[in-house]
Parts: sequence; C-alpha cells; structure tokens
Amino acid sequence: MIKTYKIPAPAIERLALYARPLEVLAAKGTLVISSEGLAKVCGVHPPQVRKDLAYFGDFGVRGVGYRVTELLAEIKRILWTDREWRMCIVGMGNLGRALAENEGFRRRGYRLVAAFDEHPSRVGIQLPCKLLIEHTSRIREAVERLEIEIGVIATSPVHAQRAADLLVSAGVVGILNFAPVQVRLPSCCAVEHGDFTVNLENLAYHLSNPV
Amino acid sequence: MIKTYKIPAPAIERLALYARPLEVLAAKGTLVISSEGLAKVCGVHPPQVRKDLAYFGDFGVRGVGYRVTELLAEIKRILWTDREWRMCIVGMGNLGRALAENEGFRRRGYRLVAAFDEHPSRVGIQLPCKLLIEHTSRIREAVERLEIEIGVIATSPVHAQRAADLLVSAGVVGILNFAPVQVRLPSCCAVEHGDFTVNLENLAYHLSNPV
DNA sequence: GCCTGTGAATCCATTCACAGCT
DNA sequence: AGCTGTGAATGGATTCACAGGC
Repeated sequence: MIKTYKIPAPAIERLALYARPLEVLAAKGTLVISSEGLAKVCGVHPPQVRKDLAYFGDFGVRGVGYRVTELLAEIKRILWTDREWRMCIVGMGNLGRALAENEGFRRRGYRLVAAFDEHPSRVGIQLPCKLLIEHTSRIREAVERLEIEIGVIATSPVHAQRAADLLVSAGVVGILNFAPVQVRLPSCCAVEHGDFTVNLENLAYHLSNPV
Repeated sequence: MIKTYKIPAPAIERLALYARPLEVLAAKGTLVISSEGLAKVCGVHPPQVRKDLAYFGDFGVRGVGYRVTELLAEIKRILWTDREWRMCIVGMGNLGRALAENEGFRRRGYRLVAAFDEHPSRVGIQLPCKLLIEHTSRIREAVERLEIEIGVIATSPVHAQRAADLLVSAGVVGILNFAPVQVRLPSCCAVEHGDFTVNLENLAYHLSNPV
C-alpha cells in the first residue's frame, strides 16, 4: 500500500543513498539483503531503512529481507530514474565541461542535449560528447525544440540569476544550481543547490569543532 | 555569549548559506541587514536566521539589525574560512581538473597544493594552476611534507575507498567525497558527500511529485 | 518604534519495541 | 526462527510570541 500523505524530505534523499550499494549488489548477483545489511553500508540505522522504504510500499519479505533487483527497480521508479530526463547546461567553463563529460549522469538517465555559454569565444566549440556550445540567446528556442526539462547552472555567481530566468521562462521545470548564490524562482519550478564550497565549509567546521 | 552545548547540524549548514549574500552586500557597501532581509534572500524564515546566529553569539543590534561586515567576519571565523586550508585532489579526470580550476575554492581559503592520479598517462601533466599531477603512491609522502589537511576524492566509484584509505593513513583529517559511493572511515576523520547525481535524483522526485 | 535574543510550544523525524507474515 | 512493517515514544529542530535593549 502506498501512502501518499506525508513523506519526510530526508527519507527521499536517503533513497538515492540506498540505490548506490544496491546497484553494486545487483551486479554481484546478491539476491537478498536485510535492512541491517543495507543500513551498515549506508551508515544509517536499520529501523531507518525499514521506515524509509515502508513510506513508499511493502517492498520487503518478512523473515527474509529485501530482494535486491526488485528493491532497486522500485527505488528507480520512485525517483524516476527509470525514465530519461533531458537536460542542458548553462555556463561551459571548467565545471560545465566536467559535468558534460560526467559518466554518472548519463548512466542514471540524465541526458545532456544542449550546452550554452555567453562568451562568444566559447560558442561553436564542439564538446567531446559531440554537442556544440550555443549562445545563451538560443536557450528559449532550444528548450522548446528539444523538450528540455532540467537546466543545470554552472555559470559564475553574477550570471546565475539571469541564467535561471532564461531557463524558467523557456519552460524548464527543474534547476540544479552550482553557482554559490541563491536563485529566486517562481514556485512552479523546483531548485536544487549543488554548490560544493558549502560542503567544504561544513567540513572545516567539523574539523575545528570535533564532537 | 557563546553556547558550546548543542548546536543543530542544519544551523551550521545554513551559516554558509547566509555568508553568500553577505559577501555581496558587503561589496555593495550595505551597512546593516535585518533578519527579515537576510531570511528573504536565503529562502528561510526570519526567526530561523535569528536563532541560528544566536547559537554562536550576540551579533545583532536590537532595533537596528546585523552589521554586514561584522556578521560576515563572525561567520567566517566560525566556519574557519578566515584561515587557509591545504588540500589535495585524488582523481584528475574531468571533475578533478574542474575542481582544481575552481575559483570559489581558492577565494574561500581552500588552497590546492597537490593532485594525484593512478593512471600513468596522467602523471606528470601540468595543470593550468601550475601543479604537476603525481602518482597516488606518493600521497603519503606529500600529505606529510605539504601538511595537507583535506583530501578531495574525484575518482571513479571503484577507486574511491582505496583513495580514502590512502588519504586517511597519510594523516588527512577531512575528506570531501564526490564519488557516488559511501566510503567507510575511522571516526577520527570527517567526511562530506559531494555526489551531485543525488541532487538530480531529488530534483526528479520533486518534479514527479509536486507539492 | 524597531528589531534582536530566547524560553515555550509546536512540528517533524528518528528510534524503539513488538505485532504480523513467511 | 527470522526479518519486515508500524504505532508509540523519544529526541531534535523550527516556529511563535514576547521580553529586552537601541
């Protein structure tokens, strides 16, 4: 039975965490795993795993555990990783280019179909993935034509808001923002923050103030 | 008065969030900002800002607000961004190289002092920042000699755990892991997870299940 | 009057303990 | 017997409402 009412946001985030080792287990041919086993490799507590999974359905078998391939398929279905997402990147500096080459994106169903930059010197360059960098003025047309759903912002902080506005007005429904600024968007559009200097700063705090 | 007892982890994470717009405000010459103003640009509620900041001290002025430069300096002190951290990157593929060029790192005091890779074909290559890529077998020696405190893992998932072990046994105290696997480490070492396919998967979920 | 700092209250998430199925 | 699914209890974090100082 699927409960649609109220699922905690952290539970959703952990789903992606559970999927990683499951992929490895599936590749190794492991058939079942217990909540305890999964919890250990993910660094969480067993009841946490059970509760998280139970929010979305009854995936386990009592007395046995979770069937690996089955559970993985369920998680992919929940996170919509079993479908292809069409995405574009705005800002093709070092980070944008690295993201364009990232193998993990493609393997998880995120397909890069366009790349944009404002610099005339970068426009027209062909990426190793064969895509040509286009000028940001073509975002609107490209998003419509290529049916792009997700926009990734890899620009400098000063250009991030403008990139976001262009993407949203072109019809993108989700944005992953790597620039170290908070972009302001209409509520119809989902945003995730990918800025990793934040990670470093958290790390630094924990190093300076050990538990 | 500084309360050392119990500060919520989310509060610490938000500190980095608050710092971003403060930098912009400081550059623009804005003198004070209220909790309401800061809350709005950060997408949180005003009492949240006040409570978060009050965990670390009395930075505000009643009836006025927070003095921008003063607050920014305090946050930097808390997050230890006012000091230099020496770091290295393991895995110099596209992501590793993009991180090496990242301007935001250096500006926030994270100084890259070594870069490693396992591939003999990559060893010896000079990065645009002038550093030479060294073989992973030299991690131990380099970490000691260069007094490296933070290790960034940008390897493929299969090599991530080994990279982590090498870094920790060499004496690194914090790790930022971009590989899509959970690395297992002794508790003396802090880890942050930077894998951004997780962000995309969260985004996809929220797109499929709008609030 | 205005805006911060803070105990109290609310809300949310995690953990526990055990019922229920295989 | 073993391990999941879940209401109940615990533990944290956010929000509120107002006291305190400019």
